[in-house]
Amino acid sequence: MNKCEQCIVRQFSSLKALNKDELLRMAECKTSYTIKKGEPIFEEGEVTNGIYCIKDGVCKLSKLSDNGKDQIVKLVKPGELLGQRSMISDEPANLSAVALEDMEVCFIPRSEVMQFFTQNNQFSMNVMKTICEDLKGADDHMVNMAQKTVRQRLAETLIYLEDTFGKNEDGTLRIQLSREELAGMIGTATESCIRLLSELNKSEYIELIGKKIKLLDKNKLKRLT
Amino acid sequence: MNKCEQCIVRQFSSLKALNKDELLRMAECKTSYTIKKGEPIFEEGEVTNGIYCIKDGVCKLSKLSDNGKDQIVKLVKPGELLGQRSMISDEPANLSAVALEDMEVCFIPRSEVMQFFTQNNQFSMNVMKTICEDLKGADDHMVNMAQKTVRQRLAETLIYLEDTFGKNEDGTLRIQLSREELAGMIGTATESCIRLLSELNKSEYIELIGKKIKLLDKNKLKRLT
DNA sequence: AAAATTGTATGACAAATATCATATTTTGTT
DNA sequence: AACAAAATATGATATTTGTCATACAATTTT
Repeated sequence: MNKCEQCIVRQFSSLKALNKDELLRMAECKTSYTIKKGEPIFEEGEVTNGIYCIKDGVCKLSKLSDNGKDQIVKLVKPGELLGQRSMISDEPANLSAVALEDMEVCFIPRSEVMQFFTQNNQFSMNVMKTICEDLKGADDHMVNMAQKTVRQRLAETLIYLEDTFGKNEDGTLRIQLSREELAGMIGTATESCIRLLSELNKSEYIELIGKKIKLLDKNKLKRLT
Repeated sequence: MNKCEQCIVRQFSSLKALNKDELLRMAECKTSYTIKKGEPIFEEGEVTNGIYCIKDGVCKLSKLSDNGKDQIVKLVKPGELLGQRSMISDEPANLSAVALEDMEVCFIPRSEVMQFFTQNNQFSMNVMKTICEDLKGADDHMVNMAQKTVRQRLAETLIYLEDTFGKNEDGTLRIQLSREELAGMIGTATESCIRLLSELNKSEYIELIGKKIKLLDKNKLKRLT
Protein backbone atom coordinates (compact mmCIF):
# COMPACT_ATOMS: atom_id res chain seq x y z
CA MET A 1 0.00 0.00 0.00
CA ASN A 2 1.43 3.32 -1.07
CA LYS A 3 1.21 6.40 1.03
CA CYS A 4 -0.85 9.27 -0.35
CA GLU A 5 1.43 11.96 1.00
CA GLN A 6 3.68 12.32 -2.02
CA CYS A 7 1.07 11.53 -4.65
CA ILE A 8 0.65 13.96 -7.53
CA VAL A 9 -3.10 14.01 -6.91
CA ARG A 10 -2.57 15.20 -3.39
CA GLN A 11 -0.41 18.04 -4.63
CA PHE A 12 -2.74 19.33 -7.29
CA SER A 13 -6.29 18.56 -6.23
CA SER A 14 -8.63 19.54 -3.43
CA LEU A 15 -6.86 16.86 -1.37
CA LYS A 16 -3.99 19.25 -0.69
CA ALA A 17 -6.03 20.49 2.26
CA LEU A 18 -5.86 17.11 4.05
CA ASN A 19 -3.53 16.79 7.03
CA LYS A 20 -1.18 13.86 7.80
CA ASP A 21 -3.77 12.05 9.83
CA GLU A 22 -6.40 12.29 7.15
CA LEU A 23 -3.91 11.20 4.50
CA LEU A 24 -3.05 8.13 6.51
CA ARG A 25 -6.71 7.22 6.89
CA MET A 26 -7.16 7.72 3.18
CA ALA A 27 -4.17 5.56 2.33
CA GLU A 28 -5.70 2.76 4.36
CA CYS A 29 -9.05 2.74 2.67
CA LYS A 30 -8.07 3.46 -0.92
CA THR A 31 -8.02 0.92 -3.71
CA SER A 32 -5.55 1.26 -6.61
CA TYR A 33 -6.48 0.33 -10.14
CA THR A 34 -4.74 0.04 -13.46
CA ILE A 35 -7.02 0.92 -16.37
CA LYS A 36 -6.03 0.03 -19.91
CA LYS A 37 -6.54 2.43 -22.78
CA GLY A 38 -10.12 2.20 -23.98
CA GLU A 39 -11.48 0.75 -20.77
CA PRO A 40 -14.08 2.59 -18.68
CA ILE A 41 -13.52 3.79 -15.12
CA PHE A 42 -17.26 4.14 -14.75
CA GLU A 43 -20.23 4.49 -17.03
CA GLU A 44 -23.09 6.95 -17.29
CA GLY A 45 -25.84 5.91 -14.88
CA GLU A 46 -23.55 3.84 -12.69
CA VAL A 47 -23.57 4.39 -8.93
CA THR A 48 -19.97 5.29 -8.20
CA ASN A 49 -20.05 5.53 -4.42
CA GLY A 50 -16.76 7.34 -4.15
CA ILE A 51 -14.24 9.45 -5.99
CA TYR A 52 -11.34 8.53 -8.23
CA CYS A 53 -7.89 10.15 -8.05
CA ILE A 54 -6.12 10.26 -11.41
CA LYS A 55 -2.49 9.37 -10.73
CA ASP A 56 -1.49 8.80 -14.34
CA GLY A 57 -3.03 8.89 -17.82
CA VAL A 58 -5.77 10.99 -19.39
CA CYS A 59 -9.44 10.05 -19.67
CA LYS A 60 -12.48 11.43 -21.43
CA LEU A 61 -15.80 12.26 -19.81
CA SER A 62 -18.53 11.70 -22.33
CA LYS A 63 -22.26 11.34 -22.71
CA LEU A 64 -24.19 9.29 -25.19
CA SER A 65 -26.55 11.54 -27.16
CA ASP A 66 -30.00 10.47 -28.40
CA ASN A 67 -28.61 10.25 -31.93
CA GLY A 68 -26.19 7.52 -30.83
CA LYS A 69 -23.07 9.66 -30.91
CA ASP A 70 -20.74 10.04 -27.96
CA GLN A 71 -20.20 13.67 -27.01
CA ILE A 72 -16.98 14.31 -25.10
CA VAL A 73 -17.66 16.87 -22.40
CA LYS A 74 -14.22 17.15 -20.82
CA LEU A 75 -10.77 15.58 -20.67
CA VAL A 76 -9.29 14.84 -17.26
CA LYS A 77 -5.56 14.95 -16.45
CA PRO A 78 -3.35 13.39 -13.78
CA GLY A 79 -3.71 15.25 -10.50
CA GLU A 80 -7.46 15.71 -10.91
CA LEU A 81 -10.38 14.04 -9.17
CA LEU A 82 -13.37 12.31 -10.73
CA GLY A 83 -16.88 11.84 -9.40
CA GLN A 84 -17.11 14.83 -7.09
CA ARG A 85 -20.44 15.98 -8.44
CA SER A 86 -22.03 12.56 -8.07
CA MET A 87 -20.67 12.31 -4.55
CA ILE A 88 -22.20 15.59 -3.44
CA SER A 89 -25.49 15.16 -5.27
CA ASP A 90 -25.58 11.53 -4.17
CA GLU A 91 -26.61 10.59 -7.68
CA PRO A 92 -25.39 8.13 -10.32
CA ALA A 93 -22.73 9.36 -12.73
CA ASN A 94 -24.05 11.72 -15.40
CA LEU A 95 -21.07 11.00 -17.67
CA SER A 96 -18.94 8.02 -18.63
CA ALA A 97 -15.21 8.09 -17.91
CA VAL A 98 -13.08 6.13 -20.39
CA ALA A 99 -9.27 5.91 -20.48
CA LEU A 100 -7.56 7.53 -23.48
CA GLU A 101 -4.22 6.11 -22.32
CA ASP A 102 -3.21 3.46 -19.81
CA MET A 103 -4.09 4.90 -16.43
CA GLU A 104 -3.38 4.57 -12.75
CA VAL A 105 -6.20 5.65 -10.48
CA CYS A 106 -7.15 5.27 -6.83
CA PHE A 107 -10.67 4.85 -5.55
CA ILE A 108 -11.69 6.39 -2.23
CA PRO A 109 -15.08 5.37 -0.81
CA ARG A 110 -17.77 7.99 -0.45
CA SER A 111 -18.09 7.51 3.32
CA GLU A 112 -14.44 8.42 3.82
CA VAL A 113 -14.48 11.47 1.57
CA MET A 114 -17.69 12.77 3.11
CA GLN A 115 -16.04 12.59 6.52
CA PHE A 116 -13.19 14.81 5.31
CA PHE A 117 -15.79 16.94 3.69
CA THR A 118 -17.67 17.73 6.88
CA GLN A 119 -14.62 17.83 9.15
CA ASN A 120 -12.16 19.75 7.02
CA ASN A 121 -13.46 23.11 5.91
CA GLN A 122 -10.62 23.87 3.55
CA PHE A 123 -11.13 20.57 1.77
CA SER A 124 -14.84 21.11 1.21
CA MET A 125 -14.13 24.66 0.03
CA ASN A 126 -11.61 23.30 -2.47
CA VAL A 127 -14.06 20.73 -3.82
CA MET A 128 -16.67 23.40 -4.16
CA LYS A 129 -14.38 25.71 -6.06
CA THR A 130 -13.47 22.91 -8.43
CA ILE A 131 -17.12 22.26 -9.16
CA CYS A 132 -17.65 25.99 -9.69
CA GLU A 133 -14.80 26.01 -12.20
CA ASP A 134 -16.40 23.06 -13.96
CA LEU A 135 -19.71 24.91 -14.10
CA LYS A 136 -18.11 28.00 -15.57
CA GLY A 137 -16.24 25.85 -18.07
CA ALA A 138 -19.40 24.00 -19.03
CA ASP A 139 -21.33 27.25 -19.57
CA ASP A 140 -18.56 28.66 -21.76
CA HIS A 141 -18.30 25.39 -23.65
CA MET A 142 -22.04 25.41 -24.23
CA VAL A 143 -21.92 28.90 -25.73
CA ASN A 144 -19.14 27.77 -28.08
CA MET A 145 -21.14 24.75 -29.18
CA ALA A 146 -24.20 26.89 -29.82
CA GLN A 147 -22.54 29.83 -31.53
CA LYS A 148 -19.37 28.72 -33.33
CA THR A 149 -18.94 26.83 -36.55
CA VAL A 150 -17.44 23.35 -36.65
CA ARG A 151 -14.25 24.77 -38.20
CA GLN A 152 -13.87 27.26 -35.36
CA ARG A 153 -14.47 24.59 -32.76
CA LEU A 154 -11.92 22.32 -34.42
CA ALA A 155 -9.25 25.04 -34.44
CA GLU A 156 -9.98 25.87 -30.80
CA THR A 157 -9.86 22.24 -29.77
CA LEU A 158 -6.52 21.64 -31.49
CA ILE A 159 -4.99 24.61 -29.67
CA TYR A 160 -6.49 23.45 -26.40
CA LEU A 161 -5.03 19.98 -26.88
CA GLU A 162 -1.52 21.31 -27.53
CA ASP A 163 -1.69 23.82 -24.67
CA THR A 164 -3.06 21.33 -22.18
CA PHE A 165 -1.28 18.10 -23.04
CA GLY A 166 1.82 19.31 -24.89
CA LYS A 167 3.61 17.85 -27.88
CA ASN A 168 5.98 15.02 -28.73
CA GLU A 169 9.58 15.59 -29.88
CA ASP A 170 8.37 15.66 -33.49
CA GLY A 171 5.97 18.47 -32.63
CA THR A 172 2.81 16.38 -32.92
CA LEU A 173 0.11 16.48 -30.25
CA ARG A 174 1.06 14.27 -27.32
CA ILE A 175 -2.49 13.26 -26.60
CA GLN A 176 -3.66 10.70 -29.14
CA LEU A 177 -7.31 10.92 -30.12
CA SER A 178 -8.97 8.97 -32.91
CA ARG A 179 -10.73 11.04 -35.53
CA GLU A 180 -14.00 9.81 -34.11
CA GLU A 181 -13.05 11.04 -30.65
CA LEU A 182 -11.93 14.40 -31.98
CA ALA A 183 -15.27 14.67 -33.76
CA GLY A 184 -16.93 13.80 -30.45
CA MET A 185 -15.12 16.67 -28.78
CA ILE A 186 -16.10 19.30 -31.31
CA GLY A 187 -19.59 17.89 -31.80
CA THR A 188 -19.68 16.93 -35.47
CA ALA A 189 -19.74 13.90 -37.74
CA THR A 190 -16.48 11.94 -38.02
CA GLU A 191 -16.34 12.50 -41.78
CA SER A 192 -16.75 16.25 -41.35
CA CYS A 193 -13.94 16.25 -38.84
CA ILE A 194 -11.63 14.31 -41.17
CA ARG A 195 -12.53 16.57 -44.08
CA LEU A 196 -11.77 19.74 -42.14
CA LEU A 197 -8.47 18.30 -40.94
CA SER A 198 -7.52 17.58 -44.56
CA GLU A 199 -8.45 21.12 -45.45
CA LEU A 200 -6.34 22.61 -42.63
CA ASN A 201 -3.55 20.31 -43.75
CA LYS A 202 -3.73 21.56 -47.35
CA SER A 203 -3.78 25.21 -46.31
CA GLU A 204 -0.82 24.53 -44.01
CA TYR A 205 -2.39 25.36 -40.69
CA ILE A 206 -1.53 21.86 -39.52
CA GLU A 207 0.37 18.83 -40.78
CA LEU A 208 -1.08 15.35 -40.70
CA ILE A 209 1.58 12.72 -40.03
CA GLY A 210 -0.28 9.44 -40.19
CA LYS A 211 -2.87 9.69 -37.45
CA LYS A 212 -0.86 12.29 -35.66
CA ILE A 213 -1.49 16.00 -35.85
CA LYS A 214 1.11 18.77 -35.77
CA LEU A 215 0.10 22.40 -35.38
CA LEU A 216 2.16 24.47 -37.81
CA ASP A 217 0.93 27.95 -36.98
CA LYS A 218 -0.96 28.36 -33.77
CA ASN A 219 -1.53 32.09 -34.32
CA LYS A 220 -3.01 31.49 -37.74
CA LEU A 221 -5.22 28.83 -36.19
CA LYS A 222 -6.25 31.21 -33.44
CA ARG A 223 -7.39 33.72 -36.01
CA LEU A 224 -9.88 31.13 -37.29
CA THR A 225 -11.66 31.03 -33.94
CA MET B 1 -38.13 46.35 5.83
CA ASN B 2 -39.82 43.05 5.18
CA LYS B 3 -39.02 39.91 7.08
CA CYS B 4 -37.44 37.08 5.15
CA GLU B 5 -39.23 34.38 7.04
CA GLN B 6 -42.26 34.02 4.81
CA CYS B 7 -40.51 34.84 1.56
CA ILE B 8 -40.93 32.45 -1.37
CA VAL B 9 -37.17 32.42 -1.84
CA ARG B 10 -36.66 31.19 1.68
CA GLN B 11 -39.10 28.34 1.07
CA PHE B 12 -37.62 27.08 -2.18
CA SER B 13 -33.93 27.85 -2.15
CA SER B 14 -30.87 26.85 -0.14
CA LEU B 15 -31.98 29.49 2.35
CA LYS B 16 -34.55 27.10 3.80
CA ALA B 17 -31.73 25.83 6.04
CA LEU B 18 -31.40 29.18 7.83
CA ASN B 19 -32.78 29.48 11.37
CA LYS B 20 -34.79 32.40 12.79
CA ASP B 21 -31.73 34.18 14.04
CA GLU B 22 -29.99 33.98 10.71
CA LEU B 23 -33.13 35.10 8.89
CA LEU B 24 -33.36 38.15 11.11
CA ARG B 25 -29.76 39.04 10.42
CA MET B 26 -30.39 38.61 6.73
CA ALA B 27 -33.51 40.77 6.81
CA GLU B 28 -31.44 43.55 8.34
CA CYS B 29 -28.69 43.60 5.75
CA LYS B 30 -30.68 42.90 2.59
CA THR B 31 -31.53 45.47 -0.05
CA SER B 32 -34.71 45.15 -2.10
CA TYR B 33 -34.83 46.15 -5.76
CA THR B 34 -37.45 46.45 -8.43
CA ILE B 35 -36.12 45.63 -11.88
CA LYS B 36 -38.05 46.55 -14.98
CA LYS B 37 -38.39 44.18 -17.91
CA GLY B 38 -35.29 44.42 -20.08
CA GLU B 39 -33.07 45.83 -17.36
CA PRO B 40 -29.98 43.97 -16.14
CA ILE B 41 -29.53 42.72 -12.57
CA PHE B 42 -25.84 42.38 -13.28
CA GLU B 43 -23.63 42.06 -16.33
CA GLU B 44 -20.98 39.60 -17.40
CA GLY B 45 -17.64 40.62 -15.86
CA GLU B 46 -19.22 42.67 -13.10
CA VAL B 47 -18.13 42.09 -9.53
CA THR B 48 -21.37 41.19 -7.80
CA ASN B 49 -20.22 40.90 -4.18
CA GLY B 50 -23.30 39.09 -3.02
CA ILE B 51 -26.23 36.98 -4.09
CA TYR B 52 -29.65 37.91 -5.39
CA CYS B 53 -32.89 36.30 -4.27
CA ILE B 54 -35.55 36.22 -6.97
CA LYS B 55 -38.84 37.08 -5.30
CA ASP B 56 -40.82 37.69 -8.45
CA GLY B 57 -40.35 37.64 -12.22
CA VAL B 58 -38.18 35.57 -14.53
CA CYS B 59 -34.74 36.52 -15.83
CA LYS B 60 -32.34 35.16 -18.41
CA LEU B 61 -28.69 34.30 -17.81
CA SER B 62 -26.79 34.91 -20.99
CA LYS B 63 -23.31 35.28 -22.39
CA LEU B 64 -22.16 37.37 -25.32
CA SER B 65 -20.46 35.15 -27.90
CA ASP B 66 -17.50 36.23 -30.05
CA ASN B 67 -19.86 36.48 -33.03
CA GLY B 68 -21.83 39.19 -31.27
CA LYS B 69 -24.86 37.05 -30.47
CA ASP B 70 -26.25 36.64 -27.00
CA GLN B 71 -26.53 33.00 -25.97
CA ILE B 72 -29.06 32.33 -23.23
CA VAL B 73 -27.64 29.75 -20.86
CA LYS B 74 -30.48 29.44 -18.38
CA LEU B 75 -33.75 30.99 -17.23
CA VAL B 76 -34.20 31.68 -13.54
CA LYS B 77 -37.54 31.58 -11.71
CA PRO B 78 -38.89 33.10 -8.50
CA GLY B 79 -37.62 31.19 -5.49
CA GLU B 80 -34.14 30.75 -6.93
CA LEU B 81 -30.84 32.41 -6.11
CA LEU B 82 -28.42 34.18 -8.44
CA GLY B 83 -24.68 34.61 -8.15
CA GLN B 84 -23.81 31.62 -6.02
CA ARG B 85 -20.99 30.47 -8.26
CA SER B 86 -19.38 33.91 -8.34
CA MET B 87 -19.66 34.11 -4.58
CA ILE B 88 -17.88 30.81 -3.97
CA SER B 89 -15.25 31.28 -6.67
CA ASP B 90 -14.84 34.88 -5.60
CA GLU B 91 -14.86 35.89 -9.25
CA PRO B 92 -16.78 38.38 -11.40
CA ALA B 93 -20.01 37.15 -12.97
CA ASN B 94 -19.54 34.83 -15.93
CA LEU B 95 -23.03 35.56 -17.24
CA SER B 96 -25.33 38.55 -17.53
CA ALA B 97 -28.70 38.46 -15.77
CA VAL B 98 -31.46 40.45 -17.51
CA ALA B 99 -35.12 40.65 -16.52
CA LEU B 100 -37.62 39.06 -18.93
CA GLU B 101 -40.48 40.49 -16.85
CA ASP B 102 -40.73 43.09 -14.13
CA MET B 103 -38.92 41.63 -11.16
CA GLU B 104 -38.55 41.90 -7.42
CA VAL B 105 -35.22 40.81 -6.04
CA CYS B 106 -33.25 41.14 -2.83
CA PHE B 107 -29.52 41.55 -2.61
CA ILE B 108 -27.59 40.00 0.27
CA PRO B 109 -23.94 41.00 0.67
CA ARG B 110 -21.26 38.38 0.22
CA SER B 111 -19.88 38.82 3.75
CA GLU B 112 -23.22 37.90 5.28
CA VAL B 113 -23.83 34.87 3.07
CA MET B 114 -20.32 33.58 3.61
CA GLN B 115 -20.94 33.70 7.34
CA PHE B 116 -24.01 31.49 6.98
CA PHE B 117 -21.98 29.37 4.65
CA THR B 118 -19.27 28.55 7.17
CA GLN B 119 -21.54 28.42 10.19
CA ASN B 120 -24.50 26.51 8.84
CA ASN B 121 -23.58 23.18 7.36
CA GLN B 122 -26.98 22.44 5.92
CA PHE B 123 -27.00 25.77 4.10
CA SER B 124 -23.60 25.23 2.49
CA MET B 125 -24.62 21.70 1.52
CA ASN B 126 -27.76 23.09 -0.12
CA VAL B 127 -25.79 25.67 -2.08
CA MET B 128 -23.39 23.02 -3.20
CA LYS B 129 -26.13 20.71 -4.38
CA THR B 130 -27.69 23.55 -6.36
CA ILE B 131 -24.39 24.20 -8.10
CA CYS B 132 -24.03 20.48 -8.78
CA GLU B 133 -27.48 20.48 -10.39
CA ASP B 134 -26.47 23.45 -12.50
CA LEU B 135 -23.33 21.61 -13.59
CA LYS B 136 -25.28 18.52 -14.59
CA GLY B 137 -27.78 20.72 -16.42
CA ALA B 138 -25.02 22.57 -18.24
CA ASP B 139 -23.34 19.33 -19.34
CA ASP B 140 -26.61 17.95 -20.66
CA HIS B 141 -27.40 21.24 -22.35
CA MET B 142 -23.97 21.24 -23.99
CA VAL B 143 -24.52 17.76 -25.42
CA ASN B 144 -27.85 18.91 -26.87
CA MET B 145 -26.23 21.95 -28.46
CA ALA B 146 -23.51 19.81 -29.98
CA GLN B 147 -25.58 16.87 -31.17
CA LYS B 148 -29.09 18.02 -31.97
CA THR B 149 -30.45 19.95 -34.92
CA VAL B 150 -31.91 23.42 -34.54
CA ARG B 151 -35.39 22.02 -35.14
CA GLN B 152 -34.95 19.47 -32.35
CA ARG B 153 -33.64 22.12 -30.01
CA LEU B 154 -36.56 24.41 -30.82
CA ALA B 155 -39.11 21.68 -30.12
CA GLU B 156 -37.38 20.80 -26.84
CA THR B 157 -37.22 24.43 -25.78
CA LEU B 158 -40.90 25.04 -26.47
CA ILE B 159 -41.84 22.04 -24.34
CA TYR B 160 -39.47 23.17 -21.62
CA LEU B 161 -41.03 26.64 -21.62
CA GLU B 162 -44.55 25.31 -21.26
CA ASP B 163 -43.60 22.76 -18.59
CA THR B 164 -41.59 25.23 -16.57
CA PHE B 165 -43.52 28.48 -16.87
CA GLY B 166 -46.99 27.28 -17.77
CA LYS B 167 -49.59 28.77 -20.13
CA ASN B 168 -52.11 31.59 -20.21
CA GLU B 169 -55.86 31.02 -20.30
CA ASP B 170 -55.76 31.01 -24.12
CA GLY B 171 -53.19 28.19 -24.02
CA THR B 172 -50.23 30.30 -25.16
CA LEU B 173 -46.90 30.17 -23.35
CA ARG B 174 -46.98 32.34 -20.27
CA ILE B 175 -43.36 33.37 -20.55
CA GLN B 176 -42.97 35.97 -23.27
CA LEU B 177 -39.73 35.76 -25.26
CA SER B 178 -38.96 37.73 -28.38
CA ARG B 179 -38.01 35.69 -31.44
CA GLU B 180 -34.47 36.92 -30.97
CA GLU B 181 -34.39 35.64 -27.40
CA LEU B 182 -35.87 32.29 -28.39
CA ALA B 183 -33.17 32.06 -31.06
CA GLY B 184 -30.64 32.88 -28.34
CA MET B 185 -31.90 29.99 -26.25
CA ILE B 186 -31.66 27.40 -28.99
CA GLY B 187 -28.47 28.82 -30.45
CA THR B 188 -29.41 29.84 -33.96
CA ALA B 189 -30.01 32.90 -36.13
CA THR B 190 -33.20 34.85 -35.45
CA GLU B 191 -34.41 34.32 -39.03
CA SER B 192 -33.90 30.57 -38.77
CA CYS B 193 -35.89 30.53 -35.56
CA ILE B 194 -38.75 32.50 -37.13
CA ARG B 195 -38.70 30.27 -40.20
CA LEU B 196 -38.88 27.07 -38.15
CA LEU B 197 -41.71 28.49 -36.05
CA SER B 198 -43.64 29.24 -39.26
CA GLU B 199 -43.00 25.71 -40.39
CA LEU B 200 -44.21 24.20 -37.11
CA ASN B 201 -47.21 26.48 -37.40
CA LYS B 202 -48.05 25.27 -40.92
CA SER B 203 -47.69 21.61 -39.96
CA GLU B 204 -49.89 22.25 -36.91
CA TYR B 205 -47.44 21.40 -34.17
CA ILE B 206 -47.94 24.88 -32.78
CA GLU B 207 -50.13 27.91 -33.41
CA LEU B 208 -48.74 31.41 -33.72
CA ILE B 209 -51.08 34.02 -32.29
CA GLY B 210 -49.37 37.32 -32.93
CA LYS B 211 -46.11 37.06 -31.05
CA LYS B 212 -47.50 34.41 -28.77
CA ILE B 213 -46.96 30.70 -29.19
CA LYS B 214 -49.40 27.93 -28.39
CA LEU B 215 -48.34 24.29 -28.35
CA LEU B 216 -51.00 22.25 -30.14
CA ASP B 217 -49.61 18.75 -29.72
CA LYS B 218 -46.87 18.31 -27.15
CA ASN B 219 -46.49 14.60 -27.90
CA LYS B 220 -46.05 15.21 -31.60
CA LEU B 221 -43.48 17.88 -30.70
CA LYS B 222 -41.71 15.48 -28.36
CA ARG B 223 -41.34 13.00 -31.20
CA LEU B 224 -39.32 15.62 -33.10
CA THR B 225 -36.66 15.69 -30.41
C1' DA C 1 -51.79 61.37 -36.23
C1' DA C 2 -47.57 60.97 -38.53
C1' DA C 3 -43.07 59.45 -38.50
C1' DA C 4 -39.56 56.61 -36.88
C1' DT C 5 -38.02 52.57 -34.83
C1' DT C 6 -38.21 47.87 -33.73
C1' DG C 7 -39.83 43.23 -34.26
C1' DT C 8 -41.62 39.66 -37.21
C1' DA C 9 -41.93 37.34 -41.63
C1' DT C 10 -40.44 35.56 -46.06
C1' DG C 11 -37.75 34.98 -50.41
C1' DA C 12 -33.41 34.09 -52.65
C1' DC C 13 -29.24 32.43 -52.29
C1' DA C 14 -24.75 30.86 -50.35
C1' DA C 15 -22.27 28.32 -47.13
C1' DA C 16 -21.78 24.74 -43.84
C1' DT C 17 -22.57 20.27 -42.53
C1' DA C 18 -24.47 15.52 -42.68
C1' DT C 19 -25.09 11.29 -45.02
C1' DC C 20 -24.07 7.51 -47.88
C1' DA C 21 -20.93 5.16 -50.81
C1' DT C 22 -16.55 3.60 -51.61
C1' DA C 23 -11.52 3.47 -51.61
C1' DT C 24 -7.37 3.22 -49.11
C1' DT C 25 -4.50 2.57 -45.23
C1' DT C 26 -3.50 0.82 -40.76
C1' DT C 27 -3.91 -2.42 -37.18
C1' DG C 28 -4.80 -6.69 -35.18
C1' DT C 29 -5.41 -11.78 -35.59
C1' DT C 30 -4.75 -16.22 -37.10
C1' DA D 1 2.45 -13.68 -44.49
C1' DA D 2 -2.37 -13.64 -45.24
C1' DC D 3 -6.54 -12.26 -43.86
C1' DA D 4 -10.05 -9.68 -41.40
C1' DA D 5 -11.41 -5.76 -39.10
C1' DA D 6 -11.11 -1.11 -38.02
C1' DA D 7 -9.68 3.59 -38.95
C1' DT D 8 -8.86 7.14 -42.21
C1' DA D 9 -9.83 9.45 -46.48
C1' DT D 10 -12.50 11.30 -50.25
C1' DG D 11 -16.31 11.90 -53.66
C1' DA D 12 -21.14 12.79 -54.56
C1' DT D 13 -25.11 14.54 -52.97
C1' DA D 14 -28.85 16.11 -49.90
C1' DT D 15 -30.09 18.73 -46.07
C1' DT D 16 -29.60 22.19 -42.84
C1' DT D 17 -28.53 26.56 -41.56
C1' DG D 18 -26.87 31.32 -42.16
C1' DT D 19 -26.91 35.71 -44.58
C1' DC D 20 -28.69 39.46 -47.00
C1' DA D 21 -32.54 41.82 -48.90
C1' DT D 22 -36.95 43.32 -48.40
C1' DA D 23 -41.76 43.61 -46.84
C1' DC D 24 -44.99 44.09 -43.44
C1' DA D 25 -46.73 44.75 -38.70
C1' DA D 26 -46.47 46.47 -34.18
C1' DT D 27 -44.76 49.70 -31.03
C1' DT D 28 -42.74 53.99 -29.60
C1' DT D 29 -41.61 58.72 -30.21
C1' DT D 30 -42.40 63.17 -31.76
